[in-house]
Amino acid sequence: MTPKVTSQPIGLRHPHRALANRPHPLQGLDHLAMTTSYSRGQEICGQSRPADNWYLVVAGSARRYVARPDGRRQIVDLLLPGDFFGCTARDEYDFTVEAISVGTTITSYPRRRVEALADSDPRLAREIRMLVLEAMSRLQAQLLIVGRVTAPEKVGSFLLEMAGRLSPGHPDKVMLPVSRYDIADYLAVSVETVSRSLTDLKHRGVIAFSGTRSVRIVDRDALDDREASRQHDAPGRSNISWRQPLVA
Amino acid sequence: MTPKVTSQPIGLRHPHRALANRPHPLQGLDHLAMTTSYSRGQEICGQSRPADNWYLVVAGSARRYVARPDGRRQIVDLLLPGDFFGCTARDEYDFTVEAISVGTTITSYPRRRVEALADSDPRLAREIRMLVLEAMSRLQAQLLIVGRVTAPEKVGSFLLEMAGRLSPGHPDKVMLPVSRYDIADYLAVSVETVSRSLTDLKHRGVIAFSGTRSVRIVDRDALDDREASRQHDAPGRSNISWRQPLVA
DNA sequence: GCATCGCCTTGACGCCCGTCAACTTCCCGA
DNA sequence: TCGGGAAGTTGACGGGCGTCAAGGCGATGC
Repeated sequence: MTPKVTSQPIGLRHPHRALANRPHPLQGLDHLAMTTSYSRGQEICGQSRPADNWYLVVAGSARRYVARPDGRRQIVDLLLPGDFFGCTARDEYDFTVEAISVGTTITSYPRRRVEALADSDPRLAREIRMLVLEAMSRLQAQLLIVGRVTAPEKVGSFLLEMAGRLSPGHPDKVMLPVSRYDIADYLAVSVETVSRSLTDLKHRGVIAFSGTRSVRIVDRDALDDREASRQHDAPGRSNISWRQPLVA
Repeated sequence: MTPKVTSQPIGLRHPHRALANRPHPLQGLDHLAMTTSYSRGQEICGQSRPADNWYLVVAGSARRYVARPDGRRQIVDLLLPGDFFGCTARDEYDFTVEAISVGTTITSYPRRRVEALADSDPRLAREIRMLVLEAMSRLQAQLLIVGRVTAPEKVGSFLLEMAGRLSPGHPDKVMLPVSRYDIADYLAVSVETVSRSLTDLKHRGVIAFSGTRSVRIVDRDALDDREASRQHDAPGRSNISWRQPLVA
């Protein structure tokens, strides 16, 4: 029931890939917060459990997913330092969150007390709203990635997304925090397809590897928005112009 | 530039499929709000335009989508009465919203003034947060639908989603507010596949039609969470149990 | 050192779905 | 009433991806 976490007091030494230089969100809530370190694969909060806490990733990475009845899982968010999760309209979580990296560090905030505090502190309420909006922005970005046509396109835009989120300074070098399996469940494709797409992109000189998880983006334009697999034919049905009723 | 809208004062006669009996959100903001009626296909707010307003659907329906550079469009939200949209972390919309039905009625709220008001009214701030969380919940539901494996599964879970949102009272009768093309762009599949999936479900006795857009759900379980296409074999790789590192 | 167990890759095969095309139906206005 | 265009359906065909299978890496532990 209660997860065996290495609970530890507030003072946190960000081990690696921590919040870096950006300002720590929810700064004023340290007296309510509890920061915990999780081991690889450990559950942080679970589907259909009371949604009593909000969470903020401090270091490491985590996956938010829902388990389907057929045994599949769909990852609905990849959580990196600074990312907020656990805030839901319902009173039960409709997802599970697990740590990915070893030493993933996450701060939890008791929902009721933070909500009460937000009712008297508009600045806090606004900050929470911003954090939720960022989570929504991540979700929409993922939907746009999953909604792509071919698998190499999905993988390519996934790499761009990760590059933008992980290292905004050096946007052409990505150290993937997740396995191929996680990528597959994030993109809703099979592991083999992820692997094949990556080697395909490598052979075409679009990306380069130094180790299985260290990717360098060589040809950013080829990964960019239009097709990442076919040569420059196949215009794709422009079903948008004529579909517009062109209302007066 | 400025859309030719049939602007009209506050007093709104909800023509059809209006907010019905549930309490009108953002009740206290009527003095700031402006309610407008849009015609079919008319743009309500546009991608890369300043995000100066928040919106609430009063009646009718609308599609929120992003246009891809290759001409495709990905619908990222279907908006029904009571749904909130336009609230973003950025200062520009990263999507377009168009009315679908004729006489779609939408209330707009000036962002700056509502934000300022929320800074002095915690109840309003909480209500806005709830509306944003509901929008996020819709987005996650869509991601789970799009992330499904086969096309009939996508179409089936789409029907269930629409049934749940449109008529919570009579959950087996759906009057689809959108065209097949909209469904296709919502599910990220082709129109032909949507059509084929629907006739497939019809022939298998899972759904029944009375008109192209009026669907009756006959066998709810067949549409429900597990596979909606194959017979009851094909367990699907249960890649979740063994993938768990089973941490100590 | 060696065994073991995840993680990752590659190959073969079959089927689902995207594409192109043609046709029907429906709706709305002239 | 009729005409035209959008919406919807159906068929044929080919390619991409899921599935099954086998094998290679790399880390961790005895």
